[in-house]
Order: sequence, then structure tokens, then C-alpha cells
Amino acid sequence: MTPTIKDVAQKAKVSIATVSLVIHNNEKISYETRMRVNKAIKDLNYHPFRSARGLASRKTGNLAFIVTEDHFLRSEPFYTHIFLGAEFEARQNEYYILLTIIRSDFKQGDRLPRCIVERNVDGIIFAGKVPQDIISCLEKYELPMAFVDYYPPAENYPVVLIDNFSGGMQAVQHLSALGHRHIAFVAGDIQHPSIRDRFQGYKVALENAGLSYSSKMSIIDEAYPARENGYSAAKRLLRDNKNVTAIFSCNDAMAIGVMQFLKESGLRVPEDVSLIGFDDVDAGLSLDPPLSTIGVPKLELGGEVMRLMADMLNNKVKSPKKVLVPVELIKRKSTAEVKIS
Amino acid sequence: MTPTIKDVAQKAKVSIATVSLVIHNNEKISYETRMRVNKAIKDLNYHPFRSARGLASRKTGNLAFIVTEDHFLRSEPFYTHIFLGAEFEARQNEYYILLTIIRSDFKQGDRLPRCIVERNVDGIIFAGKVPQDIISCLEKYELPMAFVDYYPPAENYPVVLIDNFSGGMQAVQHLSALGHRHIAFVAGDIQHPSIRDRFQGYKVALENAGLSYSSKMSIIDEAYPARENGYSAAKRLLRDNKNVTAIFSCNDAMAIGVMQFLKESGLRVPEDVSLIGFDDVDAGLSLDPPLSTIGVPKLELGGEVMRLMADMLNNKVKSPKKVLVPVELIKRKSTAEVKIS
DNA sequence: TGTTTCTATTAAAACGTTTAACTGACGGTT
DNA sequence: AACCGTCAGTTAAACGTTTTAATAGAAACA
Repeated sequence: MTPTIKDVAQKAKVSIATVSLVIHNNEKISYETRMRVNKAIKDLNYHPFRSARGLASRKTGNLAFIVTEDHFLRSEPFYTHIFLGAEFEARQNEYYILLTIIRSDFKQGDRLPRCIVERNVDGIIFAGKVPQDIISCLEKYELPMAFVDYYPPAENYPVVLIDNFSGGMQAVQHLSALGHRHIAFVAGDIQHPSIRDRFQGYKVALENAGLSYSSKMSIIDEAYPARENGYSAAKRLLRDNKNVTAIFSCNDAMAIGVMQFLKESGLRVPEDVSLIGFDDVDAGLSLDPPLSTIGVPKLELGGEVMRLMADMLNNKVKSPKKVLVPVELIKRKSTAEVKIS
Repeated sequence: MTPTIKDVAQKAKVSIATVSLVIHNNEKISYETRMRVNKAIKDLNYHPFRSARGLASRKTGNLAFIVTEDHFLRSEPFYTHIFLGAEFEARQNEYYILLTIIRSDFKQGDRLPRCIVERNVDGIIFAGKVPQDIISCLEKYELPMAFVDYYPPAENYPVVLIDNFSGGMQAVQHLSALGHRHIAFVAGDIQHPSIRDRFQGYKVALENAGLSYSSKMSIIDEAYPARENGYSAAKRLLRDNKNVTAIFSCNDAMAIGVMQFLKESGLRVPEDVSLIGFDDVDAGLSLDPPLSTIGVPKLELGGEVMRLMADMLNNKVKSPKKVLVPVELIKRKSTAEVKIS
């Protein structure tokens, strides 16, 4: 049988309470006993039994990472990276993360994630846009909560967000610096806060560059920002705007669809049309030409939210922090100087 | 406070043992009491406390999913998909999966994953090639083990493997059916069982097609099968073999590098050289031209290994099953009829 | 020397389940 | 009428920790 705290106590000739105190670095234990106990722990290769700990202390050492299935599957590489970033950081903090995928149409009364109702987590991380109903339902459990890449309206929790506004500006600045004066914007689900901010950045940068914003140059009513919708958005855009020389796509997934349509229409990238995305997903690199984009440090996002969570769990709370993670322009081959015509 | 089994017992006017028996569907409980208890459970919105269960029953409801960091990060989309497949199936079986990333140079004596030493899992799934040392170390914990996409030599555990041999054959059959007679093979780490099997399939299919195998046409000594090594492998291959008209790459990652080199050398795909990969990763789709490949049902692989694990945990063990998951040829645009020269 | 204060350690209760052994009631067999 | 089995449920111990309150012993003080 694997050894228990009792075995350690016996071997070190102390009570089990002392062993427990040593494990928790209680400073009241004398140096000698501490050493004796530590030696016994090592000799026996003792490790406390997680379940027993959980029962006694009500701490499980687990965290829930909640994301909707369409976010996770549709834009998978993106949220997967955030998950991994959190997972790596969690390891440093001695936590395990329970990946919990929910439906994006969650409604009050639906069954809640099992790990939460069974009180098998110490806190909850929400990644991406998540239905308000589940947030309300979970608030009752009084667990620490943190958000990444989404922030519910009118709540007060720690949050890690991408600097989408700045990213949108950088993309447009890059294009206008290349001499483009007819810069279009392509997006889906403009309700989404991230995309709205990118759009804002687009508009402000346009203005800064002395270019006028025209709603005809913005396709913002596609269902969601995925490849196929990029294709159809580009189709609509170019039907009505023959003079477009540059397109800023709200993310790489749509940009891939845009590029596909451009090629099929006989337009060369970047010679005829410059194209820039947002997110820097792997696939952009294998495109021909490789996609210029706004790089988002996804692992970093996950790590940062995990750190915020750890702070809460260690009661270093202060007031809930908001972190804005910077993004960077990545110039590849899909953007170039405008053609003089 | 959240209700406990005691509250339920009180409300239903039975002992806590009866409540527990009802929860576990013990057939000794009469219909009437069962109903009464179930009503109380529902009314109170009672859920058993996972940690307490774990302590009493020694079942945690968790599983470890072990993968090396380089597998997971390098060929990330691949093992991530397997992980997700397992995760989805785990949900059906009421398990949570603890993702556990280890170093690929794990040696006896290194610190073992925390979730295992703290006995916080009921079983272990190994994904991809994993150091023998960690297998040996973990055997001592007497947990059920299963493997996916790798099988340790001389062991006897349930396992789910890709039908790599058949995949290799299919790739080459496809190319030879298109009239190619100079078909090269490109790989890294030929020690790896999966790659070795693909290589075998290549050789056998060559023979079946009446083509002779030449070691000059196989680059099998790259360090690992990643994009950059595909690039260098293609460079070496084409330096020594001007007559190659088709290349079978051991996976898509390398194929991407191969394609990049071909283009840079002024060779057109598929007009001058046909190219086929293996795995069907997302990036292959966005290539220009889209990559023909051998499709591997990654989610399915994960789901299948999870099912094997569930069978073991429910003591439906029988003898350890081996499952071979079939693959399918996906024809896209990177392969075409050989040019008559 | 006796009293107080302080420190290192311990005893014991508590956490919420599971489960083996037990009980009491009832019906059927001798 | 005594016995036996079966059924439906209960009693109570056990699981391995944490944590609070208690305690013994040493040191400090008068």
C-alpha cells in the first residue's frame, strides 16, 4: 500500500498533526523535527492523498476552464493555445485545469458542468465569449472567476484582453503607410467586443491618415468570422467596390477565405490587393503568399489569466485587475506598396 | 451551504446509507423509497462532493492523458485533436481528463506527474511515443493504462493505432495510378513505429506496382518530421535525383516544407512534381495548391482509446484489445497525372 | 520556589462519502 | 410453533487529511 501520513508520523516519531504542519511550512515547528519529518517523507516517498486533502480543506487543486464548443472547435487553434498557456502556467502554480466545454446557447436551468456542482474546482476561468446565463448561474457557487478574451458587460472580475483597438490601428497604419487609400474592412459578428474594437481601431486609424470612412467598404454582417464567410464577404465587397487596393480582415480565418476568393477572381496578392489578417494562426504561414497579420501572444494570454487566478486564490486580491496584452504587426508577403495606377 | 447527503437523508426520512445506495442504483431499494430519495435530491439540488467520494471509494473520476512536450507542441494540432477526441468521449463516460505533459527525456528517478503520485486519477492514457522509463515507473501504481498512436515494445496493454501501413500503400497507389514511376519518400525519425510502417507501406506498394525501390529516393534521416526538415530533405532529394516526379512525405508538416522548397526552385506542384502528405492537418488545406494527403481521424483515435479505457475501468476487460483505425486517401490539388516527357 | 508566559507539539473532531455487516419484519416451510 | 430466507433498510466503521483547542515543558520573572 502507498504510505499515509500516519506512516510518516510513526517513522518520524511525531504526531500526524506535526507532519501536516511541516507539509504546510508552518513556522512553529522546530528545525530538528522539521528535518526528521522531511526525511521520513522522502524515505517513504510519501505524497498526500488529494481526495483526503480536498475533503478536509475544501481545496481541490483544480480549476475549470470554460469555453463554448463553437469557439473551441471553430477557432480551435486560437483557444487551444490560450488553454495551453493557462495549462503551462497552472503547472507552475500546482494546479490542474479541467477543460469544460459548454454550449453557446446555454440557458438558465440547463445542467451545469459536473466539476463545479461536485465542487471539484477552486476557481473558474472563462475563455472567449460565454453566455450571460451561465455566468449568473455560476456566481452562486462563490468561486473566484476570471476572464480572458471576453468581458461580460457590467461585471467586476479580473480580466485579460487583447489590445484589439491598437491592433486594428496598427493594421491600417501599415496599409496606409504603404500608400493605400482604399482600405476595406471585413468581419463577422460585429457584436463581439473584440471585433468591435478592431473595427474601432480601423476607423480611427483611417481618420488619422486623413482617409474617409465609408460603410460600403466594410462588410460586417457575416455570421461568424470563419474561412467560408471570408470568401463570401470578399465576393460582396469586390462586387460593389472595384477600387479596393487593401483589405483588413478581422481575423486570419476570414483572411484565408478572402485570399481564396481574390485568387479565384484573378487578382494577385499583394500586387493587386494587399491583405492583412489578425491573430497570427499557423495556417497563415503556409498561405501563398504568407499572410501579414497582427500577432496575438496566445500562450501569454492564457498564462496571464492563470496568474490573475493564482493571485485571487492566494488572497493577494486587491481590486480585480484588468490586463491589456499588446499585439504586434507581423509583416509577411501579403501586403505591399500600392500599385501606381 | 451546499446540501450534503445528510440533508437528503433527513428530508427523505431514510438513512444516509439508503441515499448512497439510491445514487448507485442499488436494486435492493424499493420503488417508493427510491422515488422519495430522488425527489429529495432534486429538491435540494444535491450533488455528491467529489473529494469525499474519492476518499471513501478511491475512485476520483479523473484520467491522466500523458504526452511529451515536443509531441504536443511540435505536432500540436495532431495530438491536440486526439486529446479533444478523448475529452469528448470522456464526458460521455463521466470522466475528466488531466492533461499531463512530460519531457521526452524523462529518466528513472525524475519527478512523476503530480496527479498520479497524489492518486488523483483512475487510469492513464499515453498518447504518442513516450519514454520507456516513465512507463516502467508508472506501472508500479497499478493503474489501468492504454496507448494511442504508439505502442511500447514488449508490453501488453490496450492500444489504438493508425493503420499507417495501409496509409503508406494508399499514397503510393494513388501516385502510381497517376502514372508516376519515380516516387520518392521523405521522412524524419525512421525509428518511430508510425513512420516505419508508412515507409513499409511505401516499399510494398512500390513493389506491387512493379516499381523498384531505391534507397537514393528515400530521405529518412531528418531529425524529426517538421516543416523545416521537409525543406532540407527536399533540397537533398532533388540535388541527387533530377528525375523525381512525385514525393510522398511521411506527414503534412514535412510536406509543407517540401512544397516551399519546390516552389522556390521553380518547380510547379503538381505540374512538375506531385506531392502527397499524411495526417490531414488544417494547414494543408490553405496551401496553394491544397495538399493531397492521407486522412487520419484524429478525434476518433482519441475517442477510441477513451472507450478502451472505460471498458477497463468497468471491468469489462477481457484481453487487452488492439484497435487499428483506418485511414483514407484525400485527393486535392497537389497530385496530378505525370507529365509525358 | 512559585507563578506566568511562551513555544513546540499533540489530541481529537471534523470533512462527506461508501460499504460490509447487521437487523427486523414478513411469508413460507416444516 | 419454531425455523428459515428474503427483503428493505440501517448502523457504524472506515477512508486520509486539516485544523482548533488543549497541553506539557521550558524559560522568564518575581
